[in-house]
Amino acid sequence: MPELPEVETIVRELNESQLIGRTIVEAKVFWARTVAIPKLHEFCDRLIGQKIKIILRRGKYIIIELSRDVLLIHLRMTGKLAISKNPQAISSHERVRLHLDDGRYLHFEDQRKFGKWYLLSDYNEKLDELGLEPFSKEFTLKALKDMLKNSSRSIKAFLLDQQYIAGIGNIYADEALWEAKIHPNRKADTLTPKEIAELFRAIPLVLKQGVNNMGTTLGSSKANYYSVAGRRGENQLQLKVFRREGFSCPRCHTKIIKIKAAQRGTHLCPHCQKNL
DNA sequence: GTGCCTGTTACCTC
DNA sequence: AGAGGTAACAGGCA
Repeated sequence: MPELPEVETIVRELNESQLIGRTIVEAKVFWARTVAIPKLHEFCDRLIGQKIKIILRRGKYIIIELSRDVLLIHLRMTGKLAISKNPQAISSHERVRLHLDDGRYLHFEDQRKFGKWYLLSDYNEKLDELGLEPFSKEFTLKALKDMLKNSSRSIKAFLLDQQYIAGIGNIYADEALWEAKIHPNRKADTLTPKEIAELFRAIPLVLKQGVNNMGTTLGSSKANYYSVAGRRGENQLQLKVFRREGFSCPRCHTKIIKIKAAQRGTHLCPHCQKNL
């Protein structure tokens, strides 16, 4: 569920919540398998007494730098963070709760239990596996070109692979491919220079729009994306193809279709995005 | 009730 | 190498 724009929105809200400088006084885990690394008792013990230094994002990971360790949080499908002064469960799906020295609590709720927390002493243990940040200066046309020419996979699978470009998920992959007028099943190494240039433009464009709109919240169930403050995103109003099968393409008015590509529900305009 | 769908990722086999 | 299947899970929906 949360992709780069949603995670970015969460990280910004965490930073606005004056968590920096707070010390963790207790950690409670209600679903053991949320903690991926290290073992549960060590996770709880090691967190106690550590001060929150910096909060940032890399790919779809939330990074919380502590006095001695680094805490990584991956929300996967339904993970959410919330801050409260309430020591009781904020939902029946609460999986982890950090108690802070100012009386507040950082709650992690996760309906589907796919979310993962990692407490690491080495900063790069997990993050080294990630590809380029789409908003970094390393993400250049040449870099994209070089990555594409070495991949014979479909472009959709390429975009979803976090080892090339970090932070793109199913929503923004479909949106970027529509923007660049590329069929999701095209092989990465067969894109023309013009298509690569369009894709290079489209990726930061759709992600930036997502960030500006504070993320995408589809539907109304609570399984969808909500920010730390419990706010819905606005980007669903700007989506061109994602979950819009049967509606008209905003560019050419052909009906948008849904197919299966790279094992995922995939939305496209059959007129704008031809698989030649 | 049944069966299929879902925004992520890891792991397996072919 | 990469595609496809499955799994981890819970719930929405037709």
